[in-house]
Amino acid sequence: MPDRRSRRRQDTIEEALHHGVQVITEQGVGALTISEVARRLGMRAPSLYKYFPSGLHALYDALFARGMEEAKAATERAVAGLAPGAARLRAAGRGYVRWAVENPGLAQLLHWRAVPGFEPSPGVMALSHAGQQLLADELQAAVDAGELRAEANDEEAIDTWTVLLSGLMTQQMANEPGAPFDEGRFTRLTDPVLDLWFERYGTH
Amino acid sequence: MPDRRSRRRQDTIEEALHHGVQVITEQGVGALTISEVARRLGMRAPSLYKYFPSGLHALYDALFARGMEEAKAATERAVAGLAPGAARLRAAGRGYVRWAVENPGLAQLLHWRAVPGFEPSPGVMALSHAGQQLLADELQAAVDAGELRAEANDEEAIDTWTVLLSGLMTQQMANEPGAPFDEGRFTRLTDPVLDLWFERYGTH
DNA sequence: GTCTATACCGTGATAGAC
DNA sequence: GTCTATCACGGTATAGAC
Repeated sequence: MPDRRSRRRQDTIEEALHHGVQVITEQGVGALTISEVARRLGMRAPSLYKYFPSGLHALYDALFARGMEEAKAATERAVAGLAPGAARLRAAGRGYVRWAVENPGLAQLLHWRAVPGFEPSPGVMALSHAGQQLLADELQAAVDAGELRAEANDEEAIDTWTVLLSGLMTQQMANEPGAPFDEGRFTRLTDPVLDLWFERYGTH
Repeated sequence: MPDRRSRRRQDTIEEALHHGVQVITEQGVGALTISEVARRLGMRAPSLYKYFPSGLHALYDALFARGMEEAKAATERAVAGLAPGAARLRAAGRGYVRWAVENPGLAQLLHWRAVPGFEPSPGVMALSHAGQQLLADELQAAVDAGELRAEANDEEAIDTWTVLLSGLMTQQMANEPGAPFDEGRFTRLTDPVLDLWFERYGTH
């Protein structure tokens, strides 16, 4: 199946996504256009329609999927080697927020609804649900390890966790874009903010 | 000064802002155009340049200012009659988040950096700082009333407060837009989330 | 203050030659 | 698979008549 032709094709798609990420990172998620990506690819706009037949929305959709993959990979790197438990969960939260501020374009696409007509396709939404399941699994593992109270895997606890991460990312990206994670006025608060959650849901 | 001519002029500006709010509420903050506002005003686009000479950016700027005024007014209504203290602060937080999800267009403009080229003018930023000072005053008053610990007026406490509000608004607007404050999956968590803050910074 | 007219640019998207 | 050509449409913004 992956003969020479389809490999080249995948490479082109890959490169298009790379340039797409560049554009939204530099200019914000609302600044993406087919033309600009084609320009950076050294192509004419119509040619890109061979790779993204439904145009701009397909490009956004692919970037959304790419964003989730990258966020997941970054989070996994951040927790590598840690045993299930509170410390691992904390590392996951830190890693996720760090990834977001270092990839603001993709993070905006994932966490803000900032592109007027766009919403992710069902297939991509399924990926998103899988990501949420991953968080639920981490929480359950920490509960099983005796480091979190049983309620930590309730919907309210999970949603609260996402509210904290979302607030950290959003405030940093909106008010002090470009600041490194360790120096950002808001991202510096990641640990104390997560402490608020652990004080409620951790076992002490 | 406010002769007949300038009053009519103010009315037109007022109406333009009204339609601008409508547009971003309906279609998101990225969907605002001079043409659309002119259309709704029953005007041609060029005419609007008499009121917003620098075009779209001036319109965004005016909407930003309007958003801050409305948010401030809504918050003040929410705390009317309450004495300085923790209860008043909580009501302010609730009122602010409620206003945001009921006015998502303006809230996006204020709290996300979702419009590619735009940033608020210095004059409007001054308004923003005034709003932050208001929060600091509330916190200090609650400290003086003996209901918050002294650290509650530190930068870290203030920033943490804004992180919580931002997370609540953002998660609700991005994941469940249109849901009423009292029913939203995330806005329902406003009280328990603010509890996290009061558990750290309140006196018990 | 509003209009028409215009210049200019950009976009998304499709058809069809090569 | 890429291109040129083209369509249709939208936008911002300015000049100048009324």
